[in-house]
Amino acid sequence: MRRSNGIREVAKHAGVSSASVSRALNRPELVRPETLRRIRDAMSDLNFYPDAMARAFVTGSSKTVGSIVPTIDNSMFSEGINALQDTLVSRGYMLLLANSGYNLETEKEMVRALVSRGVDGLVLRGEKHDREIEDLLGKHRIPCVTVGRYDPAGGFPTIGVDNRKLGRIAMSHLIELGHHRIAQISAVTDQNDRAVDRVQGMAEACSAAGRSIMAARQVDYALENIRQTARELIDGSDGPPTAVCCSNDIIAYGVLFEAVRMGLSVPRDLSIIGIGNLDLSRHVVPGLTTVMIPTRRLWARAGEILIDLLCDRETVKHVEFDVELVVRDSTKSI
Amino acid sequence: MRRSNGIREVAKHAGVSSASVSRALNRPELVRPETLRRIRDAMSDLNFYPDAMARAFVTGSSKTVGSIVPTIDNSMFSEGINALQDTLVSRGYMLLLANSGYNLETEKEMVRALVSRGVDGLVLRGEKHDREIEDLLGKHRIPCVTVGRYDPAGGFPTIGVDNRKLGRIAMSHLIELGHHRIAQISAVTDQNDRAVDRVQGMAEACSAAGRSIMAARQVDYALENIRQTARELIDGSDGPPTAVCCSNDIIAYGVLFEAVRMGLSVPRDLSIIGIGNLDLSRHVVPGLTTVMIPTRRLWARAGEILIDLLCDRETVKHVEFDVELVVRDSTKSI
DNA sequence: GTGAAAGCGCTAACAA
DNA sequence: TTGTTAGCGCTTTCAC
Repeated sequence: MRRSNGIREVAKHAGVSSASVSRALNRPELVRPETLRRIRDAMSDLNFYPDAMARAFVTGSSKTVGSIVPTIDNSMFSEGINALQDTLVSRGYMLLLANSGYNLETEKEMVRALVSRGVDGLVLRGEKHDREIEDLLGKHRIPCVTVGRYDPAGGFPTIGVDNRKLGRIAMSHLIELGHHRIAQISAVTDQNDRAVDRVQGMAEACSAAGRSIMAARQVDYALENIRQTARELIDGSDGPPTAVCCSNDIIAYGVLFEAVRMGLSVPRDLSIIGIGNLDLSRHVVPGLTTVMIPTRRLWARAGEILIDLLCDRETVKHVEFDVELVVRDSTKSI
Repeated sequence: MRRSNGIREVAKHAGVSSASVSRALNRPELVRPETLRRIRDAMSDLNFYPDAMARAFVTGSSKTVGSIVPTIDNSMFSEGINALQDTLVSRGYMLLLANSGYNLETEKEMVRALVSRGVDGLVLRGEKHDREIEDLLGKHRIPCVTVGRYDPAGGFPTIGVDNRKLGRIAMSHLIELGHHRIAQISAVTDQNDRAVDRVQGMAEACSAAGRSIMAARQVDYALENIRQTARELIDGSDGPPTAVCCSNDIIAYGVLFEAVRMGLSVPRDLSIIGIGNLDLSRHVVPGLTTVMIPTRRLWARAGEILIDLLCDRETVKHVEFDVELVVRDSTKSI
């Protein structure tokens, strides 16, 4: 299991000390060219590869960053993870990924697992986190940034957007279009502060306009359940809504698909708005009206900030990104 | 940077030797219950977590598995990665993820990066790989399994499906439905042996029926490009096809969206079949006819086999999973 | 069942 | 510029 040729064998073979071999590996400029050559020859003679684990052990750095998302199997997260990944790799880091399954307890366990794998830093969704996480990370001096929710009062750096604003924009759009029968479908707000904020923003828009929501529901991210919820809403005893305000694009897809299956025409019979502007949103038919979140930029920036932190570089603490209404064909005036 | 509370502090605090603490950690059954309790108390008193890097260093195992996919930002891969992730975590392993960006050279670099991170094993897509990869993994004694393509002659264990069969089934369905004007859109076959196999399967089905394909195109996974290709095909000077056979579901979505946008009715004017049966396929309207690949089971099994290998357990070398036509509403007889 | 002690392969002072 | 040396935190014989 263990490697046969260590730094000492190379040293002996090259007639130098192990320290010189180590230097040849890490700071070759400190070694006389002639010596360096001899060492390198010895290395290839002996087919030597430095043991990364010993290295990580002694330097205390694994050049690895951990991240935890509810699930990777969802464009809402995979777009961001992908961007984070690219940023990290371009800086010589790698991504150790974990799923929380929307569960704070699991998230905590995953943080432990990640920390115990020796990650140098962590990127978390900007949701509520278990208190213990802060302690653990503090104790291990592991920098952490959170993404998705801008919060100047956050303990960790937050790279995100104003989720209340997101909700307000979406709901206001529907109101301005003249809708009175507006239903709302949100992600489960239980352990998700972003969903809470969005719902709150939607409520603000309503009360500012003196309106009220016709019906409000919460769903998880399974299209199956989203569709069923949409069906119940449309078939409801109070009659169907003329518009539905969804707290994210995935939910909007579900509503869209179900509405069309039920024979409704979107946007003629039903207007639908999402939040997020996932890649798919401009391709589905009709194109989904939504509020754009620059997900990829968010995560890429989060990666950069984390690496700044890891290198003890000066960096910003909180970053807010702009969001923006994207009107397509799934909404129309009443 | 370095942890404050080590195994020695715990030992002192519990009034035992560090060896006992180590045993309490690794083989608690060898420690007297009373002693064990004292040690565990000491651990939580001192808020002790074993340093995984030291552990990995001394045991030679990082309890980490690496995987490389073209991009995570695509349901075709994220479904599998997610399943792999779950399997790994349930066995005490974690996933170190990398993207190849559809590039064999990058893949090789990522393998290096992963190996140098000390991964215990690797899961690769069953595509062509650089020869050097085998050497590198062999040298470091790092087990590797490939997923997606069943190939009893493969050097590494292969966990996958018969991609030719997939192509045959898809094309045959269209032929049996009576279509003569069939277009084909495939993923770029350049560095993708599965796409090659599927295209070949489609060709086999055609020649077996004495038919020929009306037009064949290749596209990457960007919906933008897929839609453009679909548009060209439909607007082509030879007149539109009555059916299009897509080498994966993502491509089928693109064709579906574009066809509907162009005012065609699916399946009345155009039949569309995909391959893969992604989650979304049963939700889009109309529901997508496709050939089911048990992606999650594939990747989960790959994870299990890899772990068997890591534990020096007996295990199978190659596993073929069944595939199956799933008829929904995007295809009809001419 | 428990403790003492010897490393694992490498890095990083410090000395020369 | 190069060598000597002392660990990093843990696991693991081997005695007791």
